[in-house]
Amino acid sequence: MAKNSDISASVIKRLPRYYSYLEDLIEENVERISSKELAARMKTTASQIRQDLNCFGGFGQQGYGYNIKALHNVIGSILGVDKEYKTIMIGAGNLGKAVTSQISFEKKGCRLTAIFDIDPDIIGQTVAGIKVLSIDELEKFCKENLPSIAVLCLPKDNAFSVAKKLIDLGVKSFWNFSHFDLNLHFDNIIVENVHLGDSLLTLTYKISC
Amino acid sequence: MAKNSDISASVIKRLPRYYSYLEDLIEENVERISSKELAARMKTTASQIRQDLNCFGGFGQQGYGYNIKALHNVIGSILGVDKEYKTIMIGAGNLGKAVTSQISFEKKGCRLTAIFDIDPDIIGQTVAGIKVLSIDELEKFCKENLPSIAVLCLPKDNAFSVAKKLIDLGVKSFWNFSHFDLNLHFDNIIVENVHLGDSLLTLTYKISC
DNA sequence: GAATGCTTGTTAAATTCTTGACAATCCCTC
DNA sequence: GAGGGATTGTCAAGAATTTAACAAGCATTC
Repeated sequence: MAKNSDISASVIKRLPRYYSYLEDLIEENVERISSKELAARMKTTASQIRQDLNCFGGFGQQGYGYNIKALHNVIGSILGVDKEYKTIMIGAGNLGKAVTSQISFEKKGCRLTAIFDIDPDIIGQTVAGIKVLSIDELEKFCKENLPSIAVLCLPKDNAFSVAKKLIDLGVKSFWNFSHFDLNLHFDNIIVENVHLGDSLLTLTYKISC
Repeated sequence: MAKNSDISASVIKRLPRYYSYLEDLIEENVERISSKELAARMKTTASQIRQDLNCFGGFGQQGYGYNIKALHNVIGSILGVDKEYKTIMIGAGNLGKAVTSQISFEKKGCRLTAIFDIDPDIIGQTVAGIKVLSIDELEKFCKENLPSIAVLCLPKDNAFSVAKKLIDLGVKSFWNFSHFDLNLHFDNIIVENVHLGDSLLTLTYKISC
């Protein structure tokens, strides 16, 4: 069993997939599954599943397979779903609203505590039960609440100044939907970028093959 | 120079990134760039960039580097942005609206020609200049217009029946935002899945390292 | 227009990732 | 409770990917 920091990026990338498939199986009231069956579902190989899971310890049993609920819990805990990272969202336009409604932050170890926008028409609206605040209140809020994750759903042009302010206020982790390259401008932050457009280009590429 | 089908998935995954960075450089009115400089921007290695680009042919010049506009065009063309795939969207809720407003389909070789929803409150709304149609009109529309790409922004529970209908009507490519696993149920289709939740879990994992 | 310096395309080495194989071990049936 | 069948954890081989190195060639300067 390796230290977390030794786990390769390829494995990490797959963990959320395992987690999701296991969730489906729980919903279907399946109790156990073998690496072979899971591999068939996920269109991967049994070998890879066993290898991946073994990075974190032996969760299976010979002749039986894996207990789905237990495995789901373990992977969840590796991914940090049992944490409660204070999370704020910047931008409550179409994208911000979609992310807020689509993603269950709670189930992923995040607690969405505030949403900010710059548009007077949007400020004051209620999104997922949270009243959208003016971006002017960002500094005060951060000083009082010390959020750890910021979700950036704002246009590229505003991203730099907002990100700089957030970093100065101590925010270290960003879920970045904006087209702004945080890593290029800031160091010592943790960023997960979402490039929706890339995914569509990958599709059009595949079509042309 | 290899045949397209010989290009590895790792390279393909990076092409849209190159494309996007080159777009930024064009906006900055930069004319040329070396693999070394581009690598610094993208936080990768010059070697990898040269290796990747060389899969498709020698676009650079020794002692000079790469002409940004020319390279941008070539990669765009590899990715298929000069095509005009007829595209329809299923689901015009928050997510559908966000995708529609966020993504420039035109710039990515896709022409969004219709949007469908099941909700009477949403049907008739205008989204990105397109009037949302009832899902009941889907069959008629497809028979008349033969779309090639369907963007699925609908809940998991409705996804199977809609996807089945679309496949029967000849749609072969899917940009799937739903939590439904198309590959598990259908063969001979091209699917690009978007798992937003995975990305957040990756972030929480990174934080805990 | 020759010399210098830079940067590519390409090859080879190194590393990482995936797959296959099998002994060890556990479940389950009879 | 013993035997048969199944499935894991793990190791090693095989692929694939990434990195490093360098000759070839072009741009730029003097």
